Amino acid sequence: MARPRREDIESDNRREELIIAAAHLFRDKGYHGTSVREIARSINMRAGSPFYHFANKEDLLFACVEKGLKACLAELDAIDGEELSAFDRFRALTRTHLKCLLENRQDMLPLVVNEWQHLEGRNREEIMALRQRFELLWLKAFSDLNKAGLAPRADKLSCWFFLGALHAIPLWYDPQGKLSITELADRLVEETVRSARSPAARKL
Amino acid sequence: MARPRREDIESDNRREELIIAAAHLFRDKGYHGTSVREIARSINMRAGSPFYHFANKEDLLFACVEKGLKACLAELDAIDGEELSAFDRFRALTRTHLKCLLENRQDMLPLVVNEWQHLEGRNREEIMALRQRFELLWLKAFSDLNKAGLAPRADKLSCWFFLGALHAIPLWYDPQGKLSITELADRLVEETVRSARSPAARKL
DNA sequence: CCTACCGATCGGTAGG
DNA sequence: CCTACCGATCGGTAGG
Repeated sequence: MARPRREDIESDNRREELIIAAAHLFRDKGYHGTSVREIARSINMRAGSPFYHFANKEDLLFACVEKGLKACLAELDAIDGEELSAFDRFRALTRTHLKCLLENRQDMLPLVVNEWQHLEGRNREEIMALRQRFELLWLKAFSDLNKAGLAPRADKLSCWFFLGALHAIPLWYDPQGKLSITELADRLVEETVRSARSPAARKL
Repeated sequence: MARPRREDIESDNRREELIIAAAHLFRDKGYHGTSVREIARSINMRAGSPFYHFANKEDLLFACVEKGLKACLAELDAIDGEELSAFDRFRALTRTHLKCLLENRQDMLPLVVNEWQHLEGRNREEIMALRQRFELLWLKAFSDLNKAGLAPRADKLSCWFFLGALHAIPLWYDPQGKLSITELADRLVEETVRSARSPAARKL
């Protein structure tokens, strides 16, 4: 009796399909550049049907952004829980975060960088809270790096510069390029981590 | 006889006004999130009047992006022409680039980071060519830094990480904050420049 | 989830 | 540059 009927299951699938299709289009053409009909059509739905799953267009964007953020955050939190040196943790976090940004299945995370700004009210607040958790996690990683003598500073600015570089990668990344996602992540780590006692860090 | 009539001068002024108003709104709400009427209204114009100055909405975006790019590029080129050490040039370029991104009068440059993607055809090609000049200029600056022993590498990746960090600053910059634009630029320079012989650069 | 539909708004134009 | 307007498209709804 409490067992879900066939229709419910299918509805749930379509909901997920919608989120994935929407994320893809929002990413390519922006939130306002994508119509709900277009999203529907891309998965053979009729124009009005998405509103059976979401009260309005903004809620659909929210679902995309939230899904992307939570999926990535879960992976990062898992790494945070492992026993790792400051350097190894930093590298693992960077690799995973970049994988979330670039791997095809999840167009959701890149949306977080820009499109979340179109959210308002409660939707916006919830996403900002999730972003806050990201930032705290990364600030801690920088702080550990600093304590281990591998970063000259452990403040927000260092962290934001790093995240800026990381989040911009989807803008120029070429999947056909020579470097794998992991190698790319490692290059960014290499450019970020440095001895806190290096001449450049002391003097400049 | 060849002297411009009063109307022409006024038209030119309105055209500039339009670009500035459009850039401001495009920046806040995105290209597709801003209607032409909204831009017009913000400077007390009627709904159809912008189309006296621009053939269509996309051309207006193009004008914004082009103006922002060219203004910044002119300033950077001037610095490039000065006699400076690799480090001093790098710092001057960074300060100026960031000033173009953050100073109020010109909302145009931040558009270049994201909204230019909505351009098509010739408009798009022209902007891509200008962006190319930016990249070449910065690659050269990195190459000089490398030759001077102040950067472990001189490739595109280093340059793109740096530009990613730089272009993300408008997303979190607080004009009321403690750091001035110049101080912020100098912090980014400090994090980017390092001795090519530092332990971190050698080992990692 | 589809069919059929609505009011609002959009980019753009003609004519002055 | 304004007035007045157009066709197209949009987000969203009712009713099944």
